[in-house]
Amino acid sequence: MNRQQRLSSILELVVEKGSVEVDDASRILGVSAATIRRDFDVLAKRQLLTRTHGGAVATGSSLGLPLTYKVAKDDKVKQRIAKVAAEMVIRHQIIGINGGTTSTEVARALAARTEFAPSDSQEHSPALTVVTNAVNIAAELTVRHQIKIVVTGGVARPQSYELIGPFAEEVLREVNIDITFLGVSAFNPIMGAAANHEDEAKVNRQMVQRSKKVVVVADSSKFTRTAFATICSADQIDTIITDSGTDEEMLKELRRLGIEIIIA
Amino acid sequence: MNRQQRLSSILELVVEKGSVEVDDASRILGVSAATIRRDFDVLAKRQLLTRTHGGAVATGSSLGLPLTYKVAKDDKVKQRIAKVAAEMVIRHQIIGINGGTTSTEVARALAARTEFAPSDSQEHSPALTVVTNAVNIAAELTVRHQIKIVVTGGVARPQSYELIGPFAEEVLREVNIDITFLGVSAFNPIMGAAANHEDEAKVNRQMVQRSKKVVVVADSSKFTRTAFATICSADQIDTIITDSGTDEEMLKELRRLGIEIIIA
DNA sequence: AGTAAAGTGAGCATAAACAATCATATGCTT
DNA sequence: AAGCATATGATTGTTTATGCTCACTTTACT
Repeated sequence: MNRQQRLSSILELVVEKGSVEVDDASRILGVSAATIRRDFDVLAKRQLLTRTHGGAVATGSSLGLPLTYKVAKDDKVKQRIAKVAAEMVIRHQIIGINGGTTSTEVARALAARTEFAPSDSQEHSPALTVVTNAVNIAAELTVRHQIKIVVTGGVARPQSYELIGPFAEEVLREVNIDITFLGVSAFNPIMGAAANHEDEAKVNRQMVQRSKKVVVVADSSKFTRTAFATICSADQIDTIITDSGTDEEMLKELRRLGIEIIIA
Repeated sequence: MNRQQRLSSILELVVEKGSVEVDDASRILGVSAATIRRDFDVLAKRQLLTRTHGGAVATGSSLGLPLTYKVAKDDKVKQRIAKVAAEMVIRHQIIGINGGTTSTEVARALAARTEFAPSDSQEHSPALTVVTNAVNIAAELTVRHQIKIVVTGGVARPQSYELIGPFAEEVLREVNIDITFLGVSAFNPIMGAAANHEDEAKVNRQMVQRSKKVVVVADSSKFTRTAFATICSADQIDTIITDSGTDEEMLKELRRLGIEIIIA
């Protein structure tokens, strides 16, 4: 385990439990207390946590962690959410998908729907049309002949692979979507859906507006986070697909707003 | 195992496991630690991973990286052509690149131009802007922070990863390009440049029209082929970069048309 | 407040990793 | 085939990461 990994692990601990003791971290990570202190200092300097005597506590900014620190696990949860999402889709619909890890899983789950595969009888119209502003999704789905991929134009954001800016907005003005699967950085009843970057939020908002039905795909961690830029308010969302880890009060509140909740 | 393959393998390792130690990589790939360090440095400079002491960790962006980075079979000829093409580019230019294997090599060669890599002093304007209608190129270049990627919208063609149709044309109407590197299916003095599909040809044609200078990148086989749809006539081409296998008569003819010929 | 216990930072030692350099090998061009 | 450029591996002195000790500070409890 090298230093970077250790820093990530410490952040995970801190985010998960709210605070961590030097001794505990030392034991869990198998390094001396001195090292843990130095690690804490580094993270404190980056304002990712705050030092206390004997340990460290989470800061506000450690909630919306930069991707560098996010570990790519948790795939199981996202995949289950994605599978449920993909099952909502029926033949010949127009599907909108934005960027992000959860959305990417939805795209993969869609591609895996075998009943959309090209049949023996040459069918000319595609089984599915996917509109997306994520270049990684576009690149992955392009090889599936049964799906027509429409890519919004725009400038690519390295952090999320999403296309943003006026070109994306222009294209979106000209399409009509049946269902949009919206991946978000944060969601709650008051703030609605939010993304990490204002330009991303703007494009996502437009996708929502062009869509008959909007389905938010979000694992339970998204409901305790906050993110900088609002995509849209909660009442514009029809359905949320999430996992069982979400707080019951939160779900009640969301249902009161008329949002259908599906636990994947 | 040559260097390119080794770099790809390292990326695979790092993407899969999140991080890799110098020693492990050295053992796995059967080269010395010094070589692994040099490889890490190269990849770090391209921001495909982050160096640590003792190893390297995945960057945020490499987590979602569809392993398209996996090198397409070593096409030495195309790589040489691409390298020459990339050397024509100077800082802050707007570059157009269409789809196809040769074009993809040009994009990679551009990304490899280390002098465009981000310097210590944070520079805010990108070193380069690349306009492309190829989703594979967009996905590959998106992680390189020193390059601004503008993607035309459109419908993706599975065969070539190119975006076509009215959305692509709309976006292209609104950009101005300094140099377009045009990959073609066929080229000759009478027919000009040609592609395999009429919609592709149309988008490529528009890219040519929006560009101050047009450089065709084509190995010698392209000069003996024919292709269905014309992109543009030969006199709209400023420069051709090709290999030494091209017929002398053909080259003479092209020079007579005022086209600069570069043998890579 | 006084005292004990725990936590802390500084300095130091050690081992690992590193950058720089050079020599050799490999491969590509002419 | 010769010559040039590049890639690789070994060597060496330097840097970094870590753990340990020790003098000092903060916290907690009487």
